[in-house]
Amino acid sequence: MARSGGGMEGSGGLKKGPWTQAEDKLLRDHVRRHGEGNWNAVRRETRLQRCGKSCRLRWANHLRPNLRKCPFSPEEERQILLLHGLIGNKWARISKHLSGRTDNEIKNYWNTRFKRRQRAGLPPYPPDVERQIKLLRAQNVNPFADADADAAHANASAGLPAPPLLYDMQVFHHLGGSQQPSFHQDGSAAAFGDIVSSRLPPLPTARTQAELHSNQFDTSISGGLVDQSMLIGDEHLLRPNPSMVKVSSMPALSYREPDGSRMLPAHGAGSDGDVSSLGQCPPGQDLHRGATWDFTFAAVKPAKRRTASEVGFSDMFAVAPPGDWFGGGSTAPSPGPSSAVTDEEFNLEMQQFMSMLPLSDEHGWNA
DNA sequence: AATTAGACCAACCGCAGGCGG
DNA sequence: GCCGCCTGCGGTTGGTCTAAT
Repeated sequence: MARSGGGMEGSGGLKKGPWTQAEDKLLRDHVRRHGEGNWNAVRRETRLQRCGKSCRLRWANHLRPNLRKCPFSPEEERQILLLHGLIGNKWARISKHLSGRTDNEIKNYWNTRFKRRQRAGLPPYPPDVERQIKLLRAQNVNPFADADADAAHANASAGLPAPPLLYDMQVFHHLGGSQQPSFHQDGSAAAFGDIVSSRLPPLPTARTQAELHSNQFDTSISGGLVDQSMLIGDEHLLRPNPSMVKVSSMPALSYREPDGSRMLPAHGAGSDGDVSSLGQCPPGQDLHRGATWDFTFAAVKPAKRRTASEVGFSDMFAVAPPGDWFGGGSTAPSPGPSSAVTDEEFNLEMQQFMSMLPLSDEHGWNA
């Protein structure tokens, strides 16, 4: 797949064209020994006759671990369309929100798709995606804006301290003791995962949490931030001040009846249709009204500290490796910018947070 | 079977920004 | 402030694959 034929030499004796297995091995070994970065050192320290740029690209697009080479799923395709509609040709930023996908891959996908639709005289986005994009724009919701600043502002107005929220939050299916994420199967799923994750409210304090059942999450403490952002995309549910979180992209939810008596599962998704179609909602009754959604947060240790705006889709849908996450959320003290997070530090902060939560074992939280 | 067009994909190029000297 | 180096990003190119003719 080279542009200029295999083995072509560029200036300075540097090789161009497709990479061989031997070259890949040299690069892999080098990264294993020295880590990523300092790509120009690769040529100095190995027999690899490739420029640093080429090494970086090869590593990023083909050799680095956790790359997914399978075709895009419908969910991923939809995410790409939506994100492109919101931020344009920012392939690197889009790719950060699709776990295991490279910017090049996404760019290729878009270009191919765009050309095809253009030839067919079709608009770049399907009508439903177009609607979602317009809705987001109309709401002035930019999932890539610096959510830290937004959250700080929202909290200041609500008389709350600025949220640290520097850990990625995942929502896990917690029914039946399962702590694996379960995802929507329909194409509309996950479209707003970024907004959810990057605009999560400040996590509950011990006081506010103590007033709630189990692991419920009182959205009133968000100063309205969650209300707006989380309800986006579910037009019929937009309310000025909902009493519970209704998250269109939740993998799976359960909810508690208004009187707090029963937990009911919302199998597979957090939408009205998903729940009522299972016959768990009495006909004609809005089961959400007055109810409180229960859901599970897991904080996944990031490679480095990130601002909320850097947390995205992929974080919502990546499956945390065993032992690398905790149920609950993080109210970790605000760290310095972009410092590394050690396992010890992360675990300690998670344990501190967990100890604040009067969580029941109803869903195997403390198992 | 040969040809062609479109799709897909890997890799290169130029540019911009960050950073240290 | 300037310069050089490094890195990352987005645009583009061109080879390969595949289905249609």
